[in-house]
Amino acid sequence: MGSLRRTASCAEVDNSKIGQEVVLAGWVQRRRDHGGVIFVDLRDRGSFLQVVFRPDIAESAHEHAQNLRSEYVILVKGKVEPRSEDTVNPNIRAGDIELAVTELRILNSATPPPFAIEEDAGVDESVRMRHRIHDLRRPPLQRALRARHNLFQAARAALSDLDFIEIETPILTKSTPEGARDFLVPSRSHPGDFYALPQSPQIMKQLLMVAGYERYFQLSRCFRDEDLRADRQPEFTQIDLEMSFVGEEEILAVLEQVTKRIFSDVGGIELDANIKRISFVEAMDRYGCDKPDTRIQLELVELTEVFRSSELRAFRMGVDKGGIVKCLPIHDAQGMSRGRIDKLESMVKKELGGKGLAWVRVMDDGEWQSPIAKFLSDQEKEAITKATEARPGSVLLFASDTKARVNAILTRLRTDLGWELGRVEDRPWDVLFVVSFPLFEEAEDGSITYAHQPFVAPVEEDIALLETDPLGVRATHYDLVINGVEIGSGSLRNHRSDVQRKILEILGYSEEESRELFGFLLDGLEIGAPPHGGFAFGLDRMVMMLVGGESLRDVTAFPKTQRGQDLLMGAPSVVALDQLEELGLQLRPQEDE
RNA sequence: GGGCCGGUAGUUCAAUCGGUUAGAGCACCGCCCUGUCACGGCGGAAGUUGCGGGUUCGACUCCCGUCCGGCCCGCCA
Repeated sequence: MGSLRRTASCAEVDNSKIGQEVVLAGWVQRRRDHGGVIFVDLRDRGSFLQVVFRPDIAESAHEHAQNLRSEYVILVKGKVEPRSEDTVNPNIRAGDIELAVTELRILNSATPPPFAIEEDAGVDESVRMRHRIHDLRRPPLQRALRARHNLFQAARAALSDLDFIEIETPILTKSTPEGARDFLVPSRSHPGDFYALPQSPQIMKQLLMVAGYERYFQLSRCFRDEDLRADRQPEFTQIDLEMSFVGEEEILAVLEQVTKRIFSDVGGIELDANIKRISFVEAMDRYGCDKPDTRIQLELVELTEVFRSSELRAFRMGVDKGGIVKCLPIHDAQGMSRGRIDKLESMVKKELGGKGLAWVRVMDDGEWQSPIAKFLSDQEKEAITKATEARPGSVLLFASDTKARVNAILTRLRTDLGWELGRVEDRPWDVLFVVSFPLFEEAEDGSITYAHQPFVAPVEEDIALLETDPLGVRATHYDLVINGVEIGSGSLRNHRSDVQRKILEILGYSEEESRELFGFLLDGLEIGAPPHGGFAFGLDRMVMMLVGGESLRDVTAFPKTQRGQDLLMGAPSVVALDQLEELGLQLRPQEDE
């Protein structure tokens, strides 16, 4: 580089700089060599500019420019000049000017890139992952990481303004049995013992409340060793917050402000004044899931009672066994072919574990075309018609199974068909709080388990129900749902140790186990714990929504593949035997069968 | 753990029913070119068809296994 230093970025060079001498630095986006004159599109962070090498201006720079190739790193000095009228390119930024180079310094050469560094590289994602650095040079990831930064800043500013303070909590922490599988870190000084990476800073932030910090936040890394999805990475970032001496309303008010600030600062989007609320029960009834996209206009209808004594044995027996029947009515669905319905049925069976998909098509004359019609009494047909508002042109899709599976099947059909058939309200954002979740739910083996996590406080007037009807206890839990994606969740926590102990007892922990596993929290609750509660936003998912990404990999600098590998670094990887020895570890031979 | 889709040159794709030497665009390399901006012209190089096995006179193609990428179910408070 010598003594020459960059004096401007490409973005700063416009026709107000005509006549001035500037020094630019960046990468060769493209070279167009005309023999006598050579054009190079110079790219730097966020912009680019055409620079031109002419032998009549600088013989030696022109000579050197012949050696330039894509992605070479260069420094150029020259004069900003207007382009002649016939060479102006109105399709690009600064297409009316160019830099006439007087001096070229090649700072570094580069091997040819595996794909074009352009808006749309048009290559397979595995190629992009393997060459992540090149991919990171492309505009989509540049924008995403910029948006991510803006989101960090917006969150920090919003919470700081609300008097929250940022406190770090440990990454090396203790394994606790609840929730996801932990990532473990072996301890060298305590052979056989392990740290765990935090799934979230949940207990730590509660202890900070006990310690009197009153308003905490952290942009915290979280780790969960579970199978991945497009919207799930093994490590991710949360905007984690907790506050004392508040109830649900005060927390929701904070969340509303933070959410709006983020949307406004990052996406330039002004959300409605008040975020809509819907109860868990209503969400499940109408949409079949606890994170509905309410822009989709299709809704489910409960029909269990209709089939309680039906001749349709498949349904009646399901109901006898405690299952339910629900229907997804789709009106004006003449365009939905039999073939499409068959495809839906096979999807339901294969992907969702359903037994089948019963359906009815109401013909123009009101007749029911349906594999189940012959089992239905007129009375039942009438009840179904009334409940679903079926009319000629309607297609009714039925699911009969356990409550969970019925809802899973129909919510999937509702989403897929809603988009496919265009039954979606024309507004870009659907933001809502889902509230009044149950505290507990029944596990498959009939035992009682927590619905979200074991520290959620029950609604105050339901505390008495802990003794008599735990499954009926409402929680102070709330989720933020945007466009059908769970963006975050939170609750009030148990600040009374007797309530917390009772809940752990209901969850099946003995007194000893509770003390062993959560003793430091239970102790904390006995040294003057204030009422407190909080929330955690999934930062990655928010960025993904705001930049319109398809997966978290689109908004993460160095993401993992679906099988948890970093293809760039090659992690995870084997380690040296003496490293294992030092940790007191020994690998078990792989069993092959 | 399970279902589905995919894997051919650096890259994006093609290759008829299993049949000649696996082709093409872009990228790359060389030469030419003073106004391009996806520059252009001429020429060239580039392949363990993911890997292993099988069937066959013959396999990119069919079969089995396996690895890798993706989407989903389970799982993930």
